[in-house]
Amino acid sequence: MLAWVAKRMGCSSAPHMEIPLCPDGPWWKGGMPPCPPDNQQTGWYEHMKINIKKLSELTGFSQATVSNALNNKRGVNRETAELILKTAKEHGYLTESRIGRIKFVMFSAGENVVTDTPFFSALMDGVVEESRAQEMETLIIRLNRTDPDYEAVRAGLLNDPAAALILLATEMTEEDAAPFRDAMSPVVVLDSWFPELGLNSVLINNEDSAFEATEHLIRCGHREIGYLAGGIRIRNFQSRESGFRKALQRCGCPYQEAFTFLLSPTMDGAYEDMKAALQENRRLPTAFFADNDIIALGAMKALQEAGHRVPEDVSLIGFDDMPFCSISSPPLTTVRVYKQEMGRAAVKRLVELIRGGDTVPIKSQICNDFTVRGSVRAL
Amino acid sequence: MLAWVAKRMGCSSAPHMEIPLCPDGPWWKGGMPPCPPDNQQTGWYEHMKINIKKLSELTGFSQATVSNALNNKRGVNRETAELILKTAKEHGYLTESRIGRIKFVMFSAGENVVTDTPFFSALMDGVVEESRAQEMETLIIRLNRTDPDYEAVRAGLLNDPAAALILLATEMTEEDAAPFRDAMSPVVVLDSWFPELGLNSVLINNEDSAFEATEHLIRCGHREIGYLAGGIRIRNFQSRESGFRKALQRCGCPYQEAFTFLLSPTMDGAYEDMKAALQENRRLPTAFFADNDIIALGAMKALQEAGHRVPEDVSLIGFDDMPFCSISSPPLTTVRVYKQEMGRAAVKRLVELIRGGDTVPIKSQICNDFTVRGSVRAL
DNA sequence: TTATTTCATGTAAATATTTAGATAAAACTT
DNA sequence: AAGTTTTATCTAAATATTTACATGAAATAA
Repeated sequence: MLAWVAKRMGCSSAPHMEIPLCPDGPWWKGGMPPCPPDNQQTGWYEHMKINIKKLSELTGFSQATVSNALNNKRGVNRETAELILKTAKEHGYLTESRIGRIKFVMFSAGENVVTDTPFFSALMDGVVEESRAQEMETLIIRLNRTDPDYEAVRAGLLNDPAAALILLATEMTEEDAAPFRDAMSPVVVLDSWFPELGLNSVLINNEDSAFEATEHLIRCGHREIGYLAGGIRIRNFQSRESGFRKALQRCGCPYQEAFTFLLSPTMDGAYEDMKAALQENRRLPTAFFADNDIIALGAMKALQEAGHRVPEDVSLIGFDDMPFCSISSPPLTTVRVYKQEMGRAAVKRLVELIRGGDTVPIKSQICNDFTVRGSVRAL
Repeated sequence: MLAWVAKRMGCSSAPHMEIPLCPDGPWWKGGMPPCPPDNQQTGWYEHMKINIKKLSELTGFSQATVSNALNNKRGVNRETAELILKTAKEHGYLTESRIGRIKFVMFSAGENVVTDTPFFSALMDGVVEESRAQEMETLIIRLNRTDPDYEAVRAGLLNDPAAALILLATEMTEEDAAPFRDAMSPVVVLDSWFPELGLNSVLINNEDSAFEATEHLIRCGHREIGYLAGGIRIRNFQSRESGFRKALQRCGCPYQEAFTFLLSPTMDGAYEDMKAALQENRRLPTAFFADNDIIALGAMKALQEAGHRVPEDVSLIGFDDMPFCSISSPPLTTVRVYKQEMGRAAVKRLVELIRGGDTVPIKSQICNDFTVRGSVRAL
């Protein structure tokens, strides 16, 4: 009781304290209830109290079944589980303060083309570091669209009220992400943004950085600028394209389809595709902006083999600043992305959602550093 | 009761069954106890039953404190916790079948020099995939030797009886690993082997692969073979050195200190170090074996800039088959490592330990593929 | 068919964890 | 020094989870 009063008053519960008993005085602050709750242990009034026992009474199933349903264990009929979850939600059982763990969901759309890069480890590191700081556990979940049990795994994520979700959405489409609007726990989308969905997201400031990179080429005197496009049009690439086009537009350079090369987003793939493209003997621009470093380096090799010197004949800019950019010949001018920071930001946002309750969705874009190396020549 | 009997007999507990009551007949198999246990629910005899309540009686602390100690929550005095854990162990409370989760421990010794590579994501992927197949959760824990709370985090890992451990030990020394012998739950060491410790390990077959790679150089006619050594002598590098030396020895080529270059294990670092070394104008061997691809590629660039053609003047072999090996100029001949498979193997071993009880430690070495590309010339 | 086993779904009771608060000692404030 | 707050440690009671088993229906074997 003493502690209860002290908590309401925002002060200590030291044993010396003498508090007038309810309801004899103005010892409480603001709109606090005027007397202690029925149940002094929980601080709840009887009619507010909701727990497994009450849910069991409400739904007519045993406490064991209710518990199993809420923790989506097996052995509970789908319909039963849905009823229990619905009832639990309606009665405010699933308060977010119960969440103590983060599930880091590695989404992949098939053959891990994009996820399997050094990008990932840095991201993960940021997530794990920050979640430890926030005293939460980090679980890793693979979610592969081509798995036979894809939907089951996803349902498990959506229905788990005890874990907040970070979706590594690099390879996600809007359709893939849409079901997560109905997740029982807070969700943060990492490395992608879906305008229609209104999910909290943390991602790279792709557009502005691509704009800046392209402007750099323009300031260096380039007017014919090509685009090395990733053959799988993930969100990041689309945003980069948009920034690229805007920069061209602003300086009055036309976007030329003939200077756009669609390349597979792997080193080998980009190399092969570029090699094939160069055999057609198309006219080349004086500079290229590439969707990422991998594509840029694959293309660089093909260009060099075909006798085009970099940067003397063709300039190149990449994106991501992967570790091997600094030792290519020439070293690649690129955009440095703060991957660890992204991971950390995602966890921070998630914790806000958990602790602070519902708020307006936020799209946080981590800004990047333009990194000048040796693959761009001033005309 | 019926189910209990059925289980002992290894058959169904269908309702039709009529079992003579204990102890009136030979209805049990082998050395089974001749009558049902005192407690039909648990299948235990009273004197065998051990649970939190009994531990509470034994230690004199409340059930809450016992529970907290066993799950190493805070709020329990160190000595109290130790007493409780000791008592629990003595009374066989901590059976391994209680383990349902895997903690993947990312150890790093300072500045993440070695851990922060594409290696990591593939490894992780294997671990997560296999643990899902085994119906276990995967948690990620960072363990950094330079953290102020390093020891506390480690103690948390050691004292958690409910999670099996995979130690990503790339950067670990024997000293770092030693405390894990006393972990309360099974441990598998990944990517390193400590002969003194007798811990179950899953790692690369470094020595044989390095031997094979060096032999390839020898078969190509090289007799003066140098060694590009990683400046941080992690276990993997030591084993590779050993294989390298053995191959030299077998063909009668001497190991020459003058042909050994100690290079930082980052791309930039290896490049800079090699560049500096080449300025001394030492005589060079006709081929190099490098501790890994990163070092090989850094050195390759320095060699090329100093006017040495690869492979015409100097041949190079790397290790790991990182994604960028195939697009360097020339593409790097290297050893392909099955990283995913390593992760999977570690989980499988862990599950054996959990389910199968204690056995003799096993050192499993995943064998590699030698991958010929363009950086070696036949003399 | 008929007998038997397996499976899906449920529960009571046993067991474990968590919450809210008690207590004394340590650490501040004034 | 005296008053006050914070911290570390513990517990009773409340709450949640797990175990061992029950039951009928579906699958399988005889």
